[in-house]
Amino acid sequence: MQTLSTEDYLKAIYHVSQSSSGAVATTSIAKQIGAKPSSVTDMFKKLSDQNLVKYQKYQGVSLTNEGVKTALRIIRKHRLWESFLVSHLNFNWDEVHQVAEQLEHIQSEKLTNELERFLDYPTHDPHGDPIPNRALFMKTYNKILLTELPVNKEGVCVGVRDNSSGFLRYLDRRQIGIGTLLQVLHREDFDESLHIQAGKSTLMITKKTAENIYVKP
Amino acid sequence: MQTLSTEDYLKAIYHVSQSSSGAVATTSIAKQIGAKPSSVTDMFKKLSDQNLVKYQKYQGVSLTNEGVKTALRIIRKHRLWESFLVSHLNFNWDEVHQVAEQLEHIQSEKLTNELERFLDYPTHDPHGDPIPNRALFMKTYNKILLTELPVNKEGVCVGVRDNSSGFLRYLDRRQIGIGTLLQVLHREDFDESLHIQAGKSTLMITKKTAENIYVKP
DNA sequence: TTAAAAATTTAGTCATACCTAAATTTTTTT
DNA sequence: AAAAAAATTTAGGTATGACTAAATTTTTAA
Ligand SMILES: [Mn+2]
Ligand SMILES: [Mn+2]
Ligand SMILES: [Mn+2]
Ligand SMILES: [Mn+2]
Repeated sequence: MQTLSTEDYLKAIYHVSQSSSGAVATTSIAKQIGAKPSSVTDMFKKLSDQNLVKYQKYQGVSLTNEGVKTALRIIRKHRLWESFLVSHLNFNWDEVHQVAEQLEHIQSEKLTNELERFLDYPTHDPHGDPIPNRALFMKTYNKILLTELPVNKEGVCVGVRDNSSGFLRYLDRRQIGIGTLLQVLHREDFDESLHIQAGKSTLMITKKTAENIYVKP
Repeated sequence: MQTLSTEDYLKAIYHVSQSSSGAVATTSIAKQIGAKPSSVTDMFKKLSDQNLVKYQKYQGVSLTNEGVKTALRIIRKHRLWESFLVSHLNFNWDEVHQVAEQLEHIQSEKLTNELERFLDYPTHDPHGDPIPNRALFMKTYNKILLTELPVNKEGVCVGVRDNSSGFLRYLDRRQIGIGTLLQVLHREDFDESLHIQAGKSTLMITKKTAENIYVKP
């Protein structure tokens, strides 16, 4: 049985390892967790003792099979709770993260599975991220960044790369959300900004915004 | 902001102080929490430093106003979560305690208040215990033990004194639950057992059982 | 290919929340 | 009113999970 802290580390290692190749570096986890590198080293040793990561001094860590499973169990709970908060408790998608960060540590298989049933087996959370099922399997569809969508081709917004409250509220104001139909009308060479069609309105967004929005063509 | 541990202590102190008069003794909390008396003394000092209890060496503790409020906030969350687990997640009333013991520590006022709204402002939890409202006020009706119900007078089961899984499942088997109409048909002098009418069936229960059932006449 | 910079680990602390064993205080019994 | 028993506190210790400062290793740059 894991502590709250080891669970957060495993999750952080999983996330970092998804978005980069090779072993996960001490500093990257320190940034993610908000702790000093020396504290991360301590934890790497503990996780290694429990066979949840493979750790070589100065070379970073990689999750073992057991480590991946543990991480996915936490992610499953995190995303189910986020879904619940949005669908039944009037939370906006930018408010759920902090609370789900706590709820993901509640230990009760029955609770998790009943919550999943109550929500009718959702496949994606409010941010468009896939929810691992009971067997910890999640289907990911091939999504691309809005910057990579060819001009005039339509795509549906299926996710965001930046989950920060600031970005999510910005999208709210622009009326862009999961499911919004998007189309790049024009790509401005000068500053790489995009004129897009978002639902029924046309608007201009910067490159920085576009590269934080995932679409399915 | 409290830690998980201090919250459990405050709750324990509140519960013990409700069921006995005067200051709360070290040993009683040690039993409730499942820790050694020396650990309890340590915690009493910490709580006293935070002005959540009044503590006099060798004389036990009593909650301050702030301590009572903190305890009631935890109890409010505990009972709301228990209600949710039973009403929406197919938990039986004997299974909820252990999970609510964890959920009660989640920190989010919005979560608590939205959960309360979602459950339609319940006044009592699955065990018949009153749920403090947002202002931490709870209405308690005057209930008596089944042992004190006069023979042939009807009463409704409104609570239990023993919340253990064993007792609750025993009541399930006897088809006694919150809301069940009860009537004492005969009081056996010899062994103090009771013949009772419970809903549509008549059955015999021991004194020990009867003194763990609350009824409203 | 050495020197500088960056990353990482080690050594030594600290706070929380437990514990055991011993000392002290209070309560009960004789 | 002592003596014995029970309750409580103190002293000293452990594990977790964080920290700072210093040492070491790896990477990058001159
Ligand atoms: Mn977390
Ligand atoms: Mn999410
Ligand atoms: Mn608890
Ligand atoms: Mn209850």
